[in-house]
Amino acid sequence: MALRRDAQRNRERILRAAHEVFAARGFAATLDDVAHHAGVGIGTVYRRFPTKEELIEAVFTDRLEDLVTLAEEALAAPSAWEGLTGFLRTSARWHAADRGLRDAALSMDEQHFKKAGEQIVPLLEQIMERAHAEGTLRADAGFQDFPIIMAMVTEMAQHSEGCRPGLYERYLELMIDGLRARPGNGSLGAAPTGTDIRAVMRECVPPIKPAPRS
Amino acid sequence: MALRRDAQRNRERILRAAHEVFAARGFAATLDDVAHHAGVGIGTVYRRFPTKEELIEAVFTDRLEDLVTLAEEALAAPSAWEGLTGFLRTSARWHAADRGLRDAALSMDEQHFKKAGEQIVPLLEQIMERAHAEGTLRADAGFQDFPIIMAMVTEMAQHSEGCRPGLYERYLELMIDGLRARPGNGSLGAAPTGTDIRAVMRECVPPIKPAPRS
DNA sequence: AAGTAAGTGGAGGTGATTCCTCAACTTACC
DNA sequence: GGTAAGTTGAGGAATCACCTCCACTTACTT
Repeated sequence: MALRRDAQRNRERILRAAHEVFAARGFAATLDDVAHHAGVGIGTVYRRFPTKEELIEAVFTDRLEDLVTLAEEALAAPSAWEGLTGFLRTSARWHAADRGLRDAALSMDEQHFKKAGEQIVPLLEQIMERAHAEGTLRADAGFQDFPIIMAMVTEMAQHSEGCRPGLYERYLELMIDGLRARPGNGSLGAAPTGTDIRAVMRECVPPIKPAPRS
Repeated sequence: MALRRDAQRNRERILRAAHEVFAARGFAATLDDVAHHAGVGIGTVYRRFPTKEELIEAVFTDRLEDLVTLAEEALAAPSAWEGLTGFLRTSARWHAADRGLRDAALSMDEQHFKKAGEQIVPLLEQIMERAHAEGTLRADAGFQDFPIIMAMVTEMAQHSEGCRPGLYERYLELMIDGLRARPGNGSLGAAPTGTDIRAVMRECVPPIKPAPRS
């Protein structure tokens, strides 16, 4: 049965508030926060979204789609290098402005969000492959490095946006210059595996449920 | 008056245990942890070190001296570039192996540890200046970038040492290649100021006292 | 206009986690 | 053997997050 009109309106309020609160504090934000921000009772939030996961999923599924679209556009850029770096710059900007989106993007291997994850991985592979073929990307960088670089840059962004917005861009540019194919580069050694990446990503996002055993 | 022999022995046990526990969990470790690890009662720890700060200071002051020595050696390296990158690599290795040392190093502007901070800043300036003069370090990188790079790399190290030890080195090498002076580098824009750095560093370390107001 | 199912609010239960104290007990040393 | 120094760990106090429950309010139906 359809929701009553007031319930529908509250649902939308909650989603909007959740977006703002998660943008500011990431997955670490509490549902109490969301409720107050939305101007509704805590119970109302729990009635509509029985678990934090469900709320997060409702808020960020669409935003992850945007990331997928961004990756598709990167693949269509005039040059592979432009596509690659443009994707890095734009997604870093998005993640810096929305901590919840960052946490969601780093959780793409998790149950929720798995769909977006499966869409974006092949795109990243292609973006990297294209840049390798073009000869602009150093040969020993792989698409596995993508999420790690993003995690590092956006983690710094979280720590610095409050006191010096945009600072993270400086370090992204540094890493981008490090990614250029060039004689005289050092050697990066063995690339991490998919399993490594998944484990590291999980470490980089605050647990949604109360912290596990120590 | 001197400590009784058993008290002296316990004090040493506590320091040793604190080192291990802080190495594993950083400043976020609890004094209860330290006590259990040392095999003494919690009260004993508090009798000897009335606050967490005092214990941290007792454990890490010497280790920070080691960092200062490392910087001095870097300045004496055959080439400026070797000195600079060697310092980055070695200190990153130390920080990856000892999370408490990392937290201490990133707190060098704080009350405790201020002494080491005042010693190391001019050394870092000289290391960078020497590499600029040598022409191997890109002109738009400054010594202010030092702590940020270290914070980024060692934060990744904290997240990855558990599942893939040494992974952080890959990204340090990437940043080092990004630091090389080269035609075709992008532009980094304005360097952060000392005030910026201090604010960001504070954000990167878990608060020693219970978290402040929200 | 009245009935009723749907929706609401938020105090408070539950369970973690941390910091730190204190009073009864033990030990080193003279 | 006396006593000051040292030890212990249960537990007080504070904080924090998740989530439940039920007395109350509201939208919609007839």
